[in-house]
Amino acid sequence: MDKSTISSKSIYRLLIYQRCLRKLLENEIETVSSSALAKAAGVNAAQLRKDLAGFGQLGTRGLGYPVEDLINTIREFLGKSALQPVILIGAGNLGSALMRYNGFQKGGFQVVGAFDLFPQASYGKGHDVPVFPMDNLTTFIQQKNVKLAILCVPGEHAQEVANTLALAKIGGILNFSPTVLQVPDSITVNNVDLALELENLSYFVTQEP
Amino acid sequence: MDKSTISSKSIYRLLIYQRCLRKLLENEIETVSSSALAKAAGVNAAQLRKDLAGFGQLGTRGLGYPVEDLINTIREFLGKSALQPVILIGAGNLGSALMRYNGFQKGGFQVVGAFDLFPQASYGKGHDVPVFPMDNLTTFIQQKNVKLAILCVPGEHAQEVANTLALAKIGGILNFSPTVLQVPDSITVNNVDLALELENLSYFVTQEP
DNA sequence: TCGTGTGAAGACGTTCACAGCT
DNA sequence: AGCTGTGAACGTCTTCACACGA
Repeated sequence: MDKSTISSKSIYRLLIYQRCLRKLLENEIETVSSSALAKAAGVNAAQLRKDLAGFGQLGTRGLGYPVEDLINTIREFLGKSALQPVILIGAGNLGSALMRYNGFQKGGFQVVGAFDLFPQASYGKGHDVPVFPMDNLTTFIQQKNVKLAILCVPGEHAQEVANTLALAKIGGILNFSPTVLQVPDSITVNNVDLALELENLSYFVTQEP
Repeated sequence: MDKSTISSKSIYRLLIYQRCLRKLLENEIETVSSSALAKAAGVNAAQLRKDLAGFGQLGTRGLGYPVEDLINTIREFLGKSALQPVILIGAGNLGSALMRYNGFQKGGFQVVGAFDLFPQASYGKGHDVPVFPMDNLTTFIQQKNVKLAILCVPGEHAQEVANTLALAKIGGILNFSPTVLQVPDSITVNNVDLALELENLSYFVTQEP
């Protein structure tokens, strides 16, 4: 499949298919139709087939897709390699919770270090991630060759930290701060704005009478 | 503006504009051009003007938009009403952190109650939200007329809880569980999948040589 | 001249519908 | 009969480009 022209949305869906397929595998189901998998993933069946189209002929007409093969094909495409190191900046409420969150580990990521203005405050919060002062940030990134950073600092400090990350040549930022970051094009930013999500949801719910 | 045909994406952007505008107001800036605001919000200037088009003639050619008026117009459109009650299900790591998260309060929401299989385990975690056993869920929703729920239970229990919420006629679910929920059309679901976000980010970062 | 408002064009994503294989 | 693979239609979102007002 052509890796350069694929959209972010397709990647999201492929990741979701992976999850659904793994559940099927656990239940020892060997083949699945596009319509069944699409329903589980919450998408249209034609779209699922389109997403899978680039992988070549891997479904059987009249039957469906072989679950295990499909998992492997997608994993290979996504390049799910070895354990990937991640750092986290801002060891407050949310940051500490994310350090304990095991969903990242399942996905092949490990939080190898955290950074905070007041590192001491974060100890004893039930995680085993070392917390360093902010001064060490740049050196750490460069020495450990870290590509991804999770940003959980208050909105008013987010841009400042992002600048530091940019100088240290980070590859991507998962930004939980309620701030639109201005970064060079070489850095990919994924925004997860919790308040915004709730407000957006609220808009569509309150519309009803 | 026509409230029925507006897309979720536009709402997200309007909420972001709000934030940027408020910062401008704090700095006592009275007018802003579409290009300046668009840059701050990370969008195209033409798109911003399109988003605002439905509100009627509120910009001045050659000058820009009056900051304060624009804030009020958008707020009125979004119907940012009184404090809105929200419940949270799953008082684990993430759930507890969200209870302490003050971004929700800033957005006009209040977590009025939390629910967990083991309510005792959540006390003393630095929040002041009452935690109830799951049995009380339905009654609570109906008696307090709660419209929004934040779902933070492990993936394997998410669908089960969603079913309960559906029966209790919840309006919307902010779903942090790594599960695709199957719910009736009357319920709006907003998925925030932390692991997925990081995996997606990772894909686009690892592409580079 | 600067910046809004907007028609038109373009890019993108989704869904339909059906030929063709098992 | 059931299901994949896919061209074509459709719909949505984004960007361009420019007329017009301040």
